[in-house]
Amino acid sequence: MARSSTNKHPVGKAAGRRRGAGEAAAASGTVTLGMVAAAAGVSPSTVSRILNGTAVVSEDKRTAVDDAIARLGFVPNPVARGLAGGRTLSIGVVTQAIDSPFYGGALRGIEEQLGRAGYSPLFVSGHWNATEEARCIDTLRSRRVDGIIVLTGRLSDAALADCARHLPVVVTGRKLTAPGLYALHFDNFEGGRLATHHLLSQGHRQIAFISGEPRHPDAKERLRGYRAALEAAGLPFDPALVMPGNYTEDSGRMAVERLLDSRVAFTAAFAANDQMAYGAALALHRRHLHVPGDISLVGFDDLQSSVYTIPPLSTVHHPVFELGQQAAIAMLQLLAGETPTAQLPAPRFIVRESTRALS
Amino acid sequence: MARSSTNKHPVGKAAGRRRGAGEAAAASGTVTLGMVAAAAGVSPSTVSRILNGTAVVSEDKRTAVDDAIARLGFVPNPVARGLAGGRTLSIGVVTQAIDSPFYGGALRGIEEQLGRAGYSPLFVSGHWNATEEARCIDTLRSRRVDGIIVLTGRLSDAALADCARHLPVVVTGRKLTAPGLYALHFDNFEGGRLATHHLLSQGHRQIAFISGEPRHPDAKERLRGYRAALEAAGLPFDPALVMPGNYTEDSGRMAVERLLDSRVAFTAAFAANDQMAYGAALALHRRHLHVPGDISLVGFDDLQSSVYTIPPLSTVHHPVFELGQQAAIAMLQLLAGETPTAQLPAPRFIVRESTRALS
DNA sequence: TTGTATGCGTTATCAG
DNA sequence: CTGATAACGCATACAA
Repeated sequence: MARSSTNKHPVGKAAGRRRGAGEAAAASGTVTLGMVAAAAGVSPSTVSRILNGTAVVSEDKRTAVDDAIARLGFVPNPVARGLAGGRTLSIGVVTQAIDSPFYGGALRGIEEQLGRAGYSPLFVSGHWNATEEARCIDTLRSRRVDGIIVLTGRLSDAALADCARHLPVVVTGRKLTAPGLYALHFDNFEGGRLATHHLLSQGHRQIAFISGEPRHPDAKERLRGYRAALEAAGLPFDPALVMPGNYTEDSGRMAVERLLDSRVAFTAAFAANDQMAYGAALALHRRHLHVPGDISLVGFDDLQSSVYTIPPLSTVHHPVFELGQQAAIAMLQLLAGETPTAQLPAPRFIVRESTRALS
Repeated sequence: MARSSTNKHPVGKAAGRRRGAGEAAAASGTVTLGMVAAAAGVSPSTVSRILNGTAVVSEDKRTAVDDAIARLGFVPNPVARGLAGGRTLSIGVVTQAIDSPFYGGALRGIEEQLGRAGYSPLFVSGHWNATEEARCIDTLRSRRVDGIIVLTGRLSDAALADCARHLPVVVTGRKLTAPGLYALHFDNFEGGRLATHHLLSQGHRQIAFISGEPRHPDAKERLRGYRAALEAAGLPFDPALVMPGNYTEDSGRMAVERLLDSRVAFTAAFAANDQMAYGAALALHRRHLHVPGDISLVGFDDLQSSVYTIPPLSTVHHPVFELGQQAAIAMLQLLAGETPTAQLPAPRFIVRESTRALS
């Protein structure tokens, strides 16, 4: 506890500044490309070329350099690289909340794929706010990222397309075509249809729907899927069965309470995401309604924790990890001047224990 | 879908390179400090000084510069700053999994605090593997972060202390003193004691404990708290009641199954983290044991989702968000040459609905 | 208080 | 195939 103010790390450059270029800096631990060049008896340009594969170099020089690199433990400085070459080997990722249980998997997928290509992700959070997202993008651009991946968000398509005029952009959660931009889209309509269809196939006819915010494109699509399934089964759409939510647990809880209070009859409920399903389950529990005994419940997204809810939640699997991976791959392709072709797997409905056939 | 291969963003520097220093680059959108200086009729150093508050500048020049900055929309280039000044205004954060439901809150706290100081976090994942963590730190150092925050992890104290000789380091989850390093520690012992004490106060005498991995310092502490509470109540410690887990839901599930199979009697269970408690609850559910009717259950950490489990989980609140905030604040203080004093709030037990007095 | 000169570590241009 | 040389955009030591 009683540490004195050592002041070990003064802000700013450590001692040893202003030293000649060739001078050894063993003490400071910083091995530069120039030092490698000197040690290998070649010019800095040659070392740089070997590092980047920019041009063909004779075998002997190459081994000499490789040798020197290993001996000195040289590590290229991405900062200098960024300044001189214009690329930082880092990709900006605009997520909505760094601790989102939903996007978490996507971040992992991105991290994994970028990592194996030598790129680092730079995560920033937009908090579902177009203004903040725009600020995030400014930050990322000022940090000279080589490209930007945007996970859904509220930015306008136009803003995104504009951004793509400067930098490669990959965006998820929308359908959009623009130069320098690739959109990765999950079939939320089909997912909504699948979930509803499952309930229908179990004999349910009065299916409540807890929707996400209408501003969300995927929320609208999921609702559309619900309606399509109903229609296909020859059932009328009853607005009284639809309760608005906002993708949070609490909104799911409240939706069920309002549903119950409204006395509309239903034997099953479809929450437009798992988090709302959790809240819905709790509300039912509080009213002594048993899932699936009294009410069947399905969610959407298949969060990691949905395997461990009580009862385990039947839901539409959303391949977020793959989403992240594909987004990263698409970005890498954009960077390489290729045209991405990445595609997401089709939605699958996962049957667990929260639904039961109506007897 | 049918986008042609536009090749809009060739890897490497865009056109416009190698232009004279003073030359306007309006087209490319890059406004440099030098251009601001020219526009304001002062030298670059003056602009730099104003930007960094490095020295006192006359009022008229200052306004002229501020004006030019606003007019040209100048944004300093952190990359160049990093190269020239040796500081990148970015802080490396070694977490274990970018999608961890536990550390997520901490990342948010870090992001928030660093952001308001103009710093950006650079998140990397160590995956509970000392080797990977070491590699993470290498990556961060090569990217010239100004400091490193390590969230627990498996790195040795010595490795951390060594790292702190080059860079300021803040580490959570351990007690450790070293120059240039600040350790932020949560009282896991007290937390374990509190949880057990709650169960005891409800009349439970046979309390099973599902432990975390013994390699984890906090897992050991939580177990120690359990034992201390037992002892304080004059109860013997029964090893048969302790089941090893590894902090995952599934290990919690399996622990309960083994407990039940072993036929050891218990009326309550304390899982060393919420995730294991979720798994434990599911195992009990499968065996038709009701929580809290048949078995009382408590967790540790108070994850966001523990409010919405069925039943809502009684647990020890772990202030992860504050942990992240304090870690960031401590880092900022270290950077300023101050001695951090940040401290974490004491553990609190949150009573929800998963425990019941033994009748 | 302000300007000048220089260098941070790398890549890119251009001449050999 | 290789090596000078000049940027990249900024911060700092030093001079004025």
